Amino acid sequence: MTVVTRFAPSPTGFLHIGGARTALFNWLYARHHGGIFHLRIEDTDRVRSTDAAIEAIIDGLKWLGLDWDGEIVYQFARAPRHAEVANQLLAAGKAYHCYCSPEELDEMRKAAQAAGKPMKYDGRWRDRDPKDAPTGIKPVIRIKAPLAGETIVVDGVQGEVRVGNEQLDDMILLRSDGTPTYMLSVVVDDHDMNITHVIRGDDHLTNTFRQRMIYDSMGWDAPHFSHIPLIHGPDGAKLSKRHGALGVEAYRDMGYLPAALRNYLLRLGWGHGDDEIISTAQAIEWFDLGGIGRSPSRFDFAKLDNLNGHYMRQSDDTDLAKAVADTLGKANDAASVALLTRAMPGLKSRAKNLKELAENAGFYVQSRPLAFVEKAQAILVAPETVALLPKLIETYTAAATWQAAALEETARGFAEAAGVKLGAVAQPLRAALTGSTQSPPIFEVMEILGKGEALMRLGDALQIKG
RNA sequence: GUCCCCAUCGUCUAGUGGCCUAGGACACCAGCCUCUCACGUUGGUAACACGGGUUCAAAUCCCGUUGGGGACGCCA
Repeated sequence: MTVVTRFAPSPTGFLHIGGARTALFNWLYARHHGGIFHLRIEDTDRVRSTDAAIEAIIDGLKWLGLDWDGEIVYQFARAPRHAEVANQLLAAGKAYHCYCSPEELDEMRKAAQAAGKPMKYDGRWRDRDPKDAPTGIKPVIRIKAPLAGETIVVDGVQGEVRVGNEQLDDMILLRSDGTPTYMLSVVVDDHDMNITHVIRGDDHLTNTFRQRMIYDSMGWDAPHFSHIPLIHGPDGAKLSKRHGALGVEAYRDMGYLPAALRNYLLRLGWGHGDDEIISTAQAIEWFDLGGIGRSPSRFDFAKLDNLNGHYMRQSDDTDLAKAVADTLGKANDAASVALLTRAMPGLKSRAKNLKELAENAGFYVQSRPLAFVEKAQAILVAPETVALLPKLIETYTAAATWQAAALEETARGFAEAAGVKLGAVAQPLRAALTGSTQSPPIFEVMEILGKGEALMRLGDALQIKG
């Protein structure tokens, strides 16, 4: 049997981090089994669904590297098929017309609330003669829920979950305007698309019982369900915008790498022994339902940052340089890209995301004169520096070779002759050449900048006034 | 409120009755490396929610309590 999974978001907002993880798990499970992964847009809510959201979801999945098989299924387009199933159930006597008004339902809800019970439709139209139907009122179609016994769902994550059937009510399948409800649409689509494994958020666990009623009434086999616990914010409360319920594009803009986010999301709620750094190929090989944890997990930016730093260090220098050049507005400047590529080994271990990387790399391609941070400025106007810098420039102007090791040797000799520590020479150089007090190793910086540029920057530093 | 789910270091987790004086990772603290900052490296602090059982033996099984989460729509 071929494994078929799906990711079925409703396009009412961006692809948030929880959805991204659900998509990842479904994708991984399908790829692991050499199966099929479908994307289905659940756009039956015509008011809240937007094209922009559909766009955001598609872009987000592409950015994350989660490719789906076949055409995207748009649920709304299948509404006639959903209605057909509802009518089939009606004809088979497994569903019925209900003429309850919204007001009646409201009363029922209030009464239930007052009695401390969950809202449950009382089935008042379940067994009434169709001849009693009032005229001028469009009915909904409700399913006949089982009255006794219990429904058991064997969940891939939660195990055996059971609920008494008296908890279930005759839910609506088809609205009075003839459109299908979510419960109906999902079941019909999952069946028609031959979905074998449904992996979705925990919030759907109780829905599963209701969906089972439809499968049973139609005589269809239900897919295998796995409900993964939700992601919470750092404070344990529901994930809010403030702590990470952002669209994946927000993570992209913050400078996170798709590979890092994939690894992070994988480990959030799934484990494979002590393994932490897991490549996507490895994840496909290892992913299983049994590794999914049962308790909700909290989103932790610190760990994401750490992972992102790791993947940055692993990344190709040219790729990184291109990305940095792009954010620095130098994408079409081949010389800058080349220079940044050479500088990347020293740069990439010092940033935890692409944004920081670009900020730290800026000095390399900035045009003179540089802007100085306060501390760098202070170093350059200090008497010691003022006394030392001209002679240092002289020494370097006379340098025969311009390689980091040689430049460092020169500085060491210079420091020794002046009776100061190497740092007393290196920090002024750093301030003058990078405009900052922190940078990659300064002699490496000098080499990459080149003799001409380096000496001009040093000359600029001479002009600085306190 | 009713129903359902969950519960190991601050966080993500390993653990499926003896290998547990509970392992790893992030974060944190200290040392090393060192021209700065990182990276790297060495070490450290830190957890089985609580109470009852079952068993020769329980983080692991059962019951209860507490705490968290989810679902209770002609939304998805």
